[in-house]
Amino acid sequence: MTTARARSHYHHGDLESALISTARKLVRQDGAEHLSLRQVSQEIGVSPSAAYHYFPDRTSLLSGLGFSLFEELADFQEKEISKIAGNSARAARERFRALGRTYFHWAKKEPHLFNLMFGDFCSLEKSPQNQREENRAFINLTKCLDELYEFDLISDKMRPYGELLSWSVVHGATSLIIGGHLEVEDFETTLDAVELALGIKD
Amino acid sequence: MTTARARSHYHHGDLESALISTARKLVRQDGAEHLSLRQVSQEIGVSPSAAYHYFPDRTSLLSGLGFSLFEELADFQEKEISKIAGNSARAARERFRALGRTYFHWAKKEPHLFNLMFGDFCSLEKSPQNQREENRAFINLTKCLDELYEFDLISDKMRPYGELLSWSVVHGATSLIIGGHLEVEDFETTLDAVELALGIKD
DNA sequence: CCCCTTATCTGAACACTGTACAGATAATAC
DNA sequence: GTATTATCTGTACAGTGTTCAGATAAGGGG
Repeated sequence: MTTARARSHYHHGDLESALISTARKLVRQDGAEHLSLRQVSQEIGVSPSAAYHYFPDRTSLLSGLGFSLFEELADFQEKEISKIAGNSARAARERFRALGRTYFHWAKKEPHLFNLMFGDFCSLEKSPQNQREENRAFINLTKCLDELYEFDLISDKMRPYGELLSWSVVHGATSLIIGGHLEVEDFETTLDAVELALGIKD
Repeated sequence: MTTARARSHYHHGDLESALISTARKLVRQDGAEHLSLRQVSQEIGVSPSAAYHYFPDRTSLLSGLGFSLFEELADFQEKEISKIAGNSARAARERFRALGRTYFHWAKKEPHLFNLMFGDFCSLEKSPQNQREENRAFINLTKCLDELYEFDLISDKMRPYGELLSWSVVHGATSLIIGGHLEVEDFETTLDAVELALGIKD
């Protein structure tokens, strides 16, 4: 147990991560646009201006949250994929599908957080940090696709388009469904479409 | 010429559409999250509370703008597609590509407006009106795909996935590129990927 | 022509927001 | 134990969404 709670209000102990985690909680509930710095501060029990020691403005806090959400998504994906063991073609296909499935499930479970990541609130600061973390989700995709290549499961003509196509369709379908612009009875249909599109052989 | 300008400030003449069009202008510049009702009112030269006769709150104004933007996009697409004449398989393919291309170009030109349409600011009120207009863009896609079916350009196994796949990948790639999460040297690559994915024969 | 109804807009008000800044407080280093 | 430094408070300001009582103008009926 940390000593943060025992201390007085001065020197909270870990205010920066407290700001991000309560921001996460509030955005999760009400969406990024309704996040109020003052509400975050109040919830933590700290003055409204305390946050400005860690984030220059509201947008920066949202960016910081966005960054940590990319981490969270990547962790979630890796955890799910690691459940599928084996070095077979079948296992490789399952991991590939699981990658898309987790992407969708995460977004479905946390639509407001998903929207923060890909809306333009957090101003998408192209900090090298943020780039790297986003890439962790992207690298997961690349690794899954490489497995499929090794087992020769993808048709030759689709090879140059593997990453572009699979990421675009999974992200596109996800955000359209989340946003209510597209209805699909089951996301597995979308995953079927991706496999067929890539010419994955049964 | 309308008499609106000649009149005094009272009874503006067409305040509702003035609100939407200046909202469009401001969102285009600064993004939906930074839209201020007071700024809109001030720009028109009307009191801050005047807007509340036409929209119950800020969100509703954004929704109204969002609705008109779906109209705008559909108009733009139809205008571009109608430039491609002919009843050949080649023309059908060109129209299909043009549909995706215009989607991307419009979004690239107006990223903030695009983000308003598919972010969750405008609360996506599922009014029948909004549904219908969104469908106009969707119906354009359906019509283009039907043409491809008629010319037997799409492989049989991909037929059930035509709409899902083409809309998802075009929308997904567009929003990822606009958001800076994906880099593609030329959007034609994405259109190539869609054609290959659907098994369109040369 | 005037009056009266009705739609439309104003003005002031309230609670809330992000942000700046001078100063108070506590931890830390010497 | 004193000085330094990081951290947080308090106050203040301008701007926001929203409400509501009332002013203003337009249009219809006598």
